[in-house]
Formats: sequence, structure tokens, C-alpha cells
Amino acid sequence: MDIKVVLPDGAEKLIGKGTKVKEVLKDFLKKDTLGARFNEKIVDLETPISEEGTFGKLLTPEDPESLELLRHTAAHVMAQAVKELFPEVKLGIGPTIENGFYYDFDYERSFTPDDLKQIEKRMKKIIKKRYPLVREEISKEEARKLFTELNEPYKLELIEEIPGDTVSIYRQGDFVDLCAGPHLPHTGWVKAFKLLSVAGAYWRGDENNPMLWRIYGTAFFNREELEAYLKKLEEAKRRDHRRLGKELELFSIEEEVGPGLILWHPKGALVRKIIEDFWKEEHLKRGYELVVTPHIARRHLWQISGHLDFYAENMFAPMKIDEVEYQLKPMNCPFHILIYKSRRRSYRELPIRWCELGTVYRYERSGVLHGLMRVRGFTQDDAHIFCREDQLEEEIFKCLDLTVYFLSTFGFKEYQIFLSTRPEKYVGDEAIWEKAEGALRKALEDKGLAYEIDPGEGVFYGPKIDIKIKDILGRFWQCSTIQVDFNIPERFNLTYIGEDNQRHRPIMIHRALLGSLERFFGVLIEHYAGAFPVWLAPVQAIIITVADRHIPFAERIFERLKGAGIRVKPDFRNEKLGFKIREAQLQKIPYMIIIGDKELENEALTIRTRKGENLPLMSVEDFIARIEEEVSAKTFN
RNA sequence: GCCGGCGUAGCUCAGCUGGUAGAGCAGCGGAUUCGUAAUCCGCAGGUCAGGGGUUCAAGUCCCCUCGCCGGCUCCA
Repeated sequence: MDIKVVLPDGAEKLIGKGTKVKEVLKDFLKKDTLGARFNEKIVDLETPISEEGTFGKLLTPEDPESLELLRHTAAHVMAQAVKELFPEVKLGIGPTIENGFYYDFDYERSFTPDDLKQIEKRMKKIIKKRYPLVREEISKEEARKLFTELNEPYKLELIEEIPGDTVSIYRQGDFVDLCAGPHLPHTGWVKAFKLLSVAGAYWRGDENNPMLWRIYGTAFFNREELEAYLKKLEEAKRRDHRRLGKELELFSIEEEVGPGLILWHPKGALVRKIIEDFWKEEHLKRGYELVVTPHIARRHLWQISGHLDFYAENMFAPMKIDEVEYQLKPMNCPFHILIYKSRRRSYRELPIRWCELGTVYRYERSGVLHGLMRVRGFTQDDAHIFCREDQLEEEIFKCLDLTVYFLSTFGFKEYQIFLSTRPEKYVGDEAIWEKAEGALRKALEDKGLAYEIDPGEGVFYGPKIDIKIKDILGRFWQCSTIQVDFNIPERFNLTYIGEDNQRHRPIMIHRALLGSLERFFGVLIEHYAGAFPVWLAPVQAIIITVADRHIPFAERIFERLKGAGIRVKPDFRNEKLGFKIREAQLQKIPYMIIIGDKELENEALTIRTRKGENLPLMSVEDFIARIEEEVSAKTFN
């Protein structure tokens, strides 16, 4: 049976169903044609066409989409190399990931760095051979037979989960793999690759399954791009907040204190204070009220809230005080709820917006802790909004508006936004879920934010919006979350008296915009590589004397700046100028004020910025005005 | 929690196949008074993560515990 396809030049062509792309496009193929776009999908030259559609552009190594083919093939090449070197190995899966690929192997022991070298060597051989990747469609029956012979139990498991009667396999040389593709035409196209690390990974991500060895790698079409990527990894290391946190004396985590518990050092605490002040001020401006609640409460409270039922494994063990069990709080919401309940509420009061920088403690499994990003004690920039159903949409819009205001002020302009909808297990009725989901969606659209829907990923008590921010290296971090809750008002029997003089149930919104101050600070450190913008910098300026005779003048300047509220430090040590500049530079202090003979004579300042430029000689007043301007505008420099 | 790796002076790291710890930076003392990323000299600093074992002898080998790193799972 023939089907109609549109070729890249716009012409239509009738082809037999199942004709391979390389046949269909044979008049268009060039030496560097790797694949093509077909109906929004990427297909390789081996793919059989079985539906009508339109071919888009042909893919060459220049196209970013081609990396998908390349890395997928690189994963196969790696698997082939591993099978050749370690024939007992059983194959798991080997997909491409954001910056490369991996393959999971079942083997009696881990792979060593030395093994990786051997594998890389063998891969190079395979690449040199330029084995064509040949695709075959075979019946599941044949596939079962093939992978039984090959003794690949994991592949057999996969076959059973593929819909339809046939599966595709790709061969290269003697190597066969169950694979949907797409792939490069031959292994020779894997021009530049590197194996990066080995780690244990459960089969299918389930800790009840056996652990396989996952080898990570990356691949590019040329050496330069590979080098650039490796350099980026280095850069990420250089920006690592754990390293900068130590170097800049921002925070530390001490073994004697315990894992996942943060000590904020003076400079870090100062940055935190600036963030907190800004946060509180802005919340008050926007109709929030501040509340403050304790760190522990009777465990009973968590029974009512339901946390003991669904959150117990993340809570610290209870403690007994005067025969009553108390609990370190993992959430702030029950406290805010009890404030709500402290008296009768009228519909006229709603919406009520209560915010708190509330420190919570959650038991995180030891293996997941990571610097400031994943800790056991952290401060949420939390708030709970109690509102009527008809206010929900506007309140969510306001939350989003505030989120974007904060995030963009801190320098994050790109987001990944997810709207999570009703899961299988849920509370509340369907109608209200739909209403809430609609409200979330509408708010996102009104705010002009692009989002993806995560179907069924909502929490059981209500739908939510999660926002991830993109840092300067293109990595995403989950910070903001806005969650609608139909459950907890019910559990605590929250009511308000409506216009009709009847009791009604308010809806609650939980929201954290920065997420946790710890994580947000970590992201900030990495985003700015420790060089905080002037408004956030713990030290905004340092005064550096050239020689001792300049100290009296420098002292006067110091007092003036300090008096003007500038965070300034003196460096009047008897050291060479270059030495003191180097230290200030390493501390990433935005402005270095150099005081020598010239400045003394002119009663003016020479300013060196941390970018290495010298500003023209300026008066103290001008410098103060400059900093004040940058602080109030919260500029990014 | 699971898997692998790691844990030597405040920091970064040497210390080969077991023979009683070493460098640079930081710190302290002194000299130097100097113009844009490291002035010179000297001094001090370590129950080699903690505990147990093997051995004539352990930083080095074995076991346990703690912590860190990279993943898996989970999440602000």
C-alpha cells in the first residue's frame, strides 16, 4: 500500500509503506546527511516510514538536533565496547540525556577509572571501523528468541513493555541492541567523546531492583565542542557554592553539628539579612502580614494535619516533654492555621495572607544531602493564603506576579514552569479540582508565562505550580512552588462566615517563592560565582592604602562611607598595593578604593572595580551616590 | 537508605611495594612604606576522621562507625 509524503523540496511522493528514509530521500542525501525531521520527530536514514507526513530539514552535524543521534549512537558504541571487554555484562538501558548519554550494565563489580580508559580505547576502535547502524523491525517472538540467545534478561523485560507486535533493533558489527533509534548512519560519526563517571543506579530506578553500573559520557561532532563542554564542567566546579562558601566565608557545615545543618557565617548571614529585609518589605507592601511560630509543637498537631500519615518518613523523631510528645516542625502550615482558628473569621477578612520565614526540619536520607541545596534544616519563605473560591484565581496571579518580581530582581529571568494536575489518589471533589487547575492555568496565561503540564503529578491535596530557575550555566533549580490545598482546611475544620451568615470552607494556598533561603542562597552564589551585585554584596567597598602616611585620610573616607550606610572595610595593612588588591579581588569585593598621594592631593577617590577597570577620579559624594543608586535600583553588575 | 570513591596542618595537596609525617598558601614574629592579582626572612602548626584488629613495626593492610564526593530514589 502506498502512502503520500511531502519531500523537503515540497514535492509530494507516493512511497510503499515501510520504505526506509534513505530510500525515500535518496535524491536529497548528501555526504553529511545524518537524519531528517519528519512530522516534528527526528528520524534516521534507517527508519521505515509508515505514516503520511512531511519531511522537514535534513540533519547534518551542524544541527543541534543531531546531537541526539550522535549521543545515542555513542551509547551503543560504549555498550559494544563494554560487551567486548566484559562479555558477562548484561545490558540495561542506554539513553541520551541533557548533556550526553549513559548506559547501565549489570556486572559483578564496579568499573574503575582504568576500565573506563580501556572502554574508551575500544570505543575508538569501533568508531574507526565505521560500522553502519542497521535497523531491523522484527516480531516480538523473534526478539525474545534473539535476546534469550544473547542472555540479556533486562532486554527481555523491556520487550514485554513495548506496545505493538514488532520491535526495532539496531546492529553495528557484531553488536545488536533493542532500540527505537534514531542513530547515526555509521559509528565513524562519533567524532569526539569522553566517558565521565560511573555510578550505581537501580534497574528502572526502583530500589527494590538490582543495582546496575551506570557509565556516563558525552559526545560531540568535533573536539572543540567537547573541549568547550569539559571547560564548562570546570567552570561549574569553580562556581560550586560549597567551595565559594568556604573561600568567601559565607557558611559552613560542621561534622560536629551534623550533616545538612548550616552555620551561616557573618558574611553569609549579612547577605541573608538583606534578602530577608527585602522580602519582608515587599510582602508588607503587597498585603501580607508577618507571623512568627515555634519550631516544635505537640505531635498531635501533625496527626490532625495528616503529616504523620503521608510525611512521617521525612520527619525527625518525636521527643517527650512532660509525658507529651512534641515534634520538630517539617512545615509551617498548621501554625498558621491555628492562628486562623484563634477566632471566628468573616468573609470580609478574606483573603488573609500570612507570611513567615519559617525554619523547618526534615529528615532527608543521608545520601541526598548536598551543600546548601539539600539540607535538613532550612528556612522557607513561606506564606499561606486563606481565600474564598472566587478569589482563588486572583490570589494565584498575585503569587505568580510576586514570584517573577523576586526572581527577576535577583537576576533570574528564565524559568521552567510545571503545572501539576490531579493525581490518581486525591481528596476533594473533581469539580473543585478542575476549578483550581483552571485558576492556576489562567493565572499562568494572564502572566504570560509558558508552562508544561505534568499530568497526575499534583499532590493529593491539590494542584500546584512549580517553578525552576535557570542559572547562568543553564542549569535549572527548583525554588518556587504554589500549591492549592483543599485538604487541610477540611482537616482543621476551617470556616468563615459568609455574606449569607452561613459557615463556609476557605481554600488555602501554600506558597514559597524563593523556596528555601539556604537553597536560594546556594543558587545565588553559583549564579554570580560569588561576585554578588552591589545591593547584596556583604562588603561593597574596601579602602586600600598605598602607604602608612595615607591612613589618616583613608580613615576619614572610611568614616564618611560607613556613615552613609555603605558596607565598607578598611585594609590599612602594611602590604604592597598589588597584594591587597589581589585579596580584595579574590573576595570579589565590588569596589576597591585606592588611597595614595594622588588621592590625598586631590581630595578624591580612585576606584578600581572587581572587573579590573579604574573609574575616573571622583569625589566621595559621587561615589556614595553611585552606590546608593545601584543599591536602590538593585542592578546586577 | 543503596552503590562506588574519598577523608594526611586552617586550605590545596605529596607521602612508592608497611620502617616512627612533608610542601605551598593561610597564621604568628621581624624587616620593607611600596600605585592596581602574591616583598623578603624566620617561627609555629598534625592522637594522618574516630574506634578496633593483623604485625617486631600501620598514614600505608583488614573490620566497624562517622563524615564528604559522584550517582540512584526523593525533594524547598
